[in-house]
Amino acid sequence: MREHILDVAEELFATRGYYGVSIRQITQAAGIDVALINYYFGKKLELFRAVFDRRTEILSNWRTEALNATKAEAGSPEQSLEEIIRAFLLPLKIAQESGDAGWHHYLALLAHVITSAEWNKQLLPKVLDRRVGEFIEALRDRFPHARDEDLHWCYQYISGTLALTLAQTGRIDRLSGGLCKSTDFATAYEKMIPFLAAGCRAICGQEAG
Amino acid sequence: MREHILDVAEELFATRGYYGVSIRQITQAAGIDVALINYYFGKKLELFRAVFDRRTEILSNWRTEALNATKAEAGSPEQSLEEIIRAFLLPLKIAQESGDAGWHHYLALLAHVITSAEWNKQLLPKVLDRRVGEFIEALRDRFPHARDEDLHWCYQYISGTLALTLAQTGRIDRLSGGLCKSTDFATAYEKMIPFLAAGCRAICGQEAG
DNA sequence: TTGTATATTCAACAAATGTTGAATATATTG
DNA sequence: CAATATATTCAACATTTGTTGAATATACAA
Repeated sequence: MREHILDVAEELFATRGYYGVSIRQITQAAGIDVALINYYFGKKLELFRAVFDRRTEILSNWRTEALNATKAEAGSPEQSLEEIIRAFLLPLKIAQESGDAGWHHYLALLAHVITSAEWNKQLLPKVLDRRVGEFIEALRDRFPHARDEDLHWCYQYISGTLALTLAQTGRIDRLSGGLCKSTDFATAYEKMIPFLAAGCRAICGQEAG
Repeated sequence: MREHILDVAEELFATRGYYGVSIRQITQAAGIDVALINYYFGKKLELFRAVFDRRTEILSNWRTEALNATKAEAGSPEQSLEEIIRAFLLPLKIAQESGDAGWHHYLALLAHVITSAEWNKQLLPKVLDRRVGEFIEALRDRFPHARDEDLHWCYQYISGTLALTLAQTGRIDRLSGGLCKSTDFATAYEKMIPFLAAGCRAICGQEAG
């Protein structure tokens, strides 16, 4: 039942945000009584956190594993810029390969959280922010002479590019006359890697051998 | 009075979204009676549209002007990729040079709209979507052999990068330990141009002479 | 001044909101 | 079976929500 509630709330929060969804809309969509939210999760805000936290920790761990895996395989700490970016864009791969609608909903919610000052501060520091350090360190290995400032701007640009894709707004469908699809994470992923890698190289100076 | 209400509503909507702000919060912050919203704008949704529309048309026109200006100056339809991107990133320049807090609030709201499936569909087609065609055509001039699909993905990546910066979430401040600032549009703008230009070149094939 | 259009206040409405305590049902364990 | 823990329902609460009609004030024109 807990999982069922989380699934339903996840989808609704993803499409309309925290304030745009009422407890009663959630319980109605889930086919349960209003009081059950309080029984399982307490306040509405705690439900929201539960929804967010459920997949955030999993995702964060997978990302770190993906980042470390390439180091191990190569037999040296060296890894290509593309591999580092690939690890960061892992959410796209997860959602695509799992075929789980829940992951798609969660990622749209994640996009909402990343682009909102309010939720950003409340939800990201706990888990996600801590892993960003690993990612930036990996970038640092690739660009030994880059300024810390530039690496962080790169991170923000990468994060923004990813976020808008995760949001699945349907805008690219409209603009391209159906040529591209918001839900086509596979294509978005493949094209994003060379795009972002080239961007990083353009502003981070000489790359390590 | 109309403008005063729009200013106050703009700031609140930008920070908490449409559903996160009540009519009474707006009127209280503006120091006016609740009924005045209805008197000047009608329903809450119409106020929201009014807030969004006020600067959207202005911004959209300026963008088109910026795009055309470089063509005229060069005396030929040719313009560099960087100039095209510069025109698209104009919002950053406007907010920075005007020093107007209102523009900053509006742009945060714009970021919210761009990354939300719901508001995206309701607010963007009317004005902003129509201008995107001009931008993509300009890209097409630069990359005559690129596939339409790739140009649209480029657009989405550029749009996402811009959107997260417009959102001014304060995350880069936190992650960089204060080294970078969300509100520093000037730096974000300067670094974004080479970053995005390199990204486009990486996936759009041979550039026009 | 009077008359009129515009602006603002006041009070209230029905509906929706988050939350909770008590009652009831179901499952689990002895 | 009985006893106990877990799960679910029911009904209600105090607030807050968007919206509106009527009353009042202010500005402006004749």
